[in-house]
Amino acid sequence: MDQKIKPGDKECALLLRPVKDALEVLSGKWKLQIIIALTFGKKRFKEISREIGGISDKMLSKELKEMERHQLLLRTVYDAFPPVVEYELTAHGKSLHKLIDNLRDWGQLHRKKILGK
Amino acid sequence: MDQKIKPGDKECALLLRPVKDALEVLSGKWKLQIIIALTFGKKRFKEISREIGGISDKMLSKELKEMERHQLLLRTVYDAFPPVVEYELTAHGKSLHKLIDNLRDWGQLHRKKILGK
DNA sequence: CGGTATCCCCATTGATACTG
DNA sequence: CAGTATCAATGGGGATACCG
Repeated sequence: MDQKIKPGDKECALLLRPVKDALEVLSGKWKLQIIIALTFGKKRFKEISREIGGISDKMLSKELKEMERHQLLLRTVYDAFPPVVEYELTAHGKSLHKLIDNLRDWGQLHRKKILGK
Repeated sequence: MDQKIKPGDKECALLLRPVKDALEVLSGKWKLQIIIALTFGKKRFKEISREIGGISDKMLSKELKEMERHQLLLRTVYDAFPPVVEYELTAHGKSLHKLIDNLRDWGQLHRKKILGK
């Protein structure tokens, strides 16, 4: 009944667990883009929406809530009419910058190597 | 008609494009996990499936095809019965290792800081 | 402005069975 | 073993309308 264990399987499992943790929080089309939109400072709902492009209000709202739960960003409501709400990265959210830089680098590499000149 | 442009918007757009490129190839629940499964050497279809856990044959098959198209991995069929097929990373696939290391680091950080002790 | 509510479609994914 | 075929479910995500 025991599976054949190959060399490397243990390292692989060890690598897999934290990556799964990270993916659970970050995966999907929008979350990293939202982080990027907030990289250079606070932004309001519509500003984030415009910056990213192609995201619906519903999705943006849902993603922002989820990311707030995960303590990646902070939501501040100002008492005004019409309402003003600002989003900004927490320290934990900012800790994703290295990852995003890597993703950008790889994206550039990929475009050069595969997507063609 | 012109939108208000904030400082940082241009940098943001510049960062966004290559990240979108990267996400187009990598996003989703499975692709990075597949890369990881192949990090320590060639593996067969069922081995990848077992390593990752929770992925259906259909999904794995679909993802592998797509990743082959994107030149992230190489598929080799051996003439045998029952069939033997091996998958391995290309150089381009291996170039994702830094990114994955970062993701692992961040996943560990996230578990410590947010998911609790 | 910053959302929520509702309706609805269709792509993604899973489960199961089957084949070379 | 390495998938494919088929069916079914789920939910991602758009469109529109509406509210505080």
